[in-house]
Amino acid sequence: MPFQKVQFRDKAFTCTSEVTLELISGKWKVLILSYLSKKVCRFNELQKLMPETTQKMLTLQLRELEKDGLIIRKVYAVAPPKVEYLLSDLGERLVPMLKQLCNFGADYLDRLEA
Amino acid sequence: MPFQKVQFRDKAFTCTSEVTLELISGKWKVLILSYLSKKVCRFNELQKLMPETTQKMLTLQLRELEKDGLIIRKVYAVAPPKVEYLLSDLGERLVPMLKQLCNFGADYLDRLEA
DNA sequence: CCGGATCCCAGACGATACTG
DNA sequence: CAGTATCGTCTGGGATCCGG
Repeated sequence: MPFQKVQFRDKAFTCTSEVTLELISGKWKVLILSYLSKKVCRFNELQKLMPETTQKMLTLQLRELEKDGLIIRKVYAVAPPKVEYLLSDLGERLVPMLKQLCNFGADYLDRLEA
Repeated sequence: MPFQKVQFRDKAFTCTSEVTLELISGKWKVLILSYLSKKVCRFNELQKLMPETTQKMLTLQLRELEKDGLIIRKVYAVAPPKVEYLLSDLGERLVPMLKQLCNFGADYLDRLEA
């Protein structure tokens, strides 16, 4: 753990791990990334997978993930509109971490029973 | 990625990875955990390591980490007061993840230059 | 089908002062 | 030394309506 001072989005961070958290913290981001790690999805597919989201929030989170280069937004010039979302190379690279987050969480909850 | 519906702190989560994020998201938590992964620390040591923190915030984050069972607060009955903080077994188990978060962040920032 | 624009609130976070 | 207590701010996220 290098504790390397860095600037990102005009904020100062003390460790690069904080940058990663900055990228994936957002109400629906891990879920979006997890679903996209399984398959390419259209907007309304994601909506069905995450019924708790509002359109606005889903859009917002997708835009941020896109801006950060973690996902790709593919627009087809057809009517009715068709938009697909998929992981970028960078996005793919954090899939192992998502799994670890998942495993730890499951493990943690198990221990709470005991 | 199981997408396993769980309850935690009276909130509903769709995947256990969200629980892990819930545990470590907080302005100073990853830093605290990272520092404690290197050595046991006293309160004012942590304060010196993280000069940006206020006492209130540091206390708050430490209390939450303790309540969640990730760190241990060891109070010595002496004057002046002496309190030590260290990782619990559960806390130790997320150290590998902290490193991954760190590595990804560093990697990510590198790519931004290119 | 996909998303933008507005309004609003709780809760996270901060500043400052005080204490056993 | 290691905290409380109090108050103030700010922003992430929700609700709702509008538009191409």
